Amino acid sequence: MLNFVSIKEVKEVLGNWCKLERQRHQLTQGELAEILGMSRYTIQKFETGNNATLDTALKIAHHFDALDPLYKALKQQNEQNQTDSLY
Amino acid sequence: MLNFVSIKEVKEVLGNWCKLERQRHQLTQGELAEILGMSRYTIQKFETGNNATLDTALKIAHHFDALDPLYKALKQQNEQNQTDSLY
DNA sequence: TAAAAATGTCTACTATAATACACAATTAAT
DNA sequence: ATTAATTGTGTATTATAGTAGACATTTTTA
Repeated sequence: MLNFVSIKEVKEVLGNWCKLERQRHQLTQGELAEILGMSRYTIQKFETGNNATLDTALKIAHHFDALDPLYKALKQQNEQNQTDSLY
Repeated sequence: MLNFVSIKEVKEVLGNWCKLERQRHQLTQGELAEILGMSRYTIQKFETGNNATLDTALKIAHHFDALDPLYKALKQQNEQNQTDSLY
């Protein structure tokens, strides 16, 4: 348990990431919400670091092409853990 | 939008990751739940790929020391996006 | 500077994640 | 084989994320 960063900070940086990606793609909160089939309020809350569901976070990540890297990192971790347990 | 992996698959691999880390740490679902101050059912659902809240996912990640890497990756992404927007 | 657009915030409502409890089904230990 | 421990699953309830709509505030654009 050697985390120096808090859960709150991670949610904040996640929200910031969404905002920056959205701006980079020249989308308004309303446009992104529409594309992802969710309400603008949900995007708004997410961007300001509020709690959300995994589905919301992953839908956003999916749209900004961050799903594959996450998946691969986790998969690799898992394979690592699988073989580790044999020793 | 070049993701080949689905949101469902990411939730599944996330659940698997939790299960493997938990086993590596020799914890039962009940023990992990107790430590994180949540119900065993929440852990159970998470490990089987159900939808959850960010708080749940991040509490688990925090306990297994995966918060710092995530934070750093996002922070770096954000700084990248910040400077990109200047050109 | 005025108008338009985008964002922040509120309320009431709906959908669903989280809890607590119990019990069945699996898996591990004796 | 039996017992014990762990996991899977169900139900009812509570907590909270998500939605829709409106309006105020801030930021952009003309």
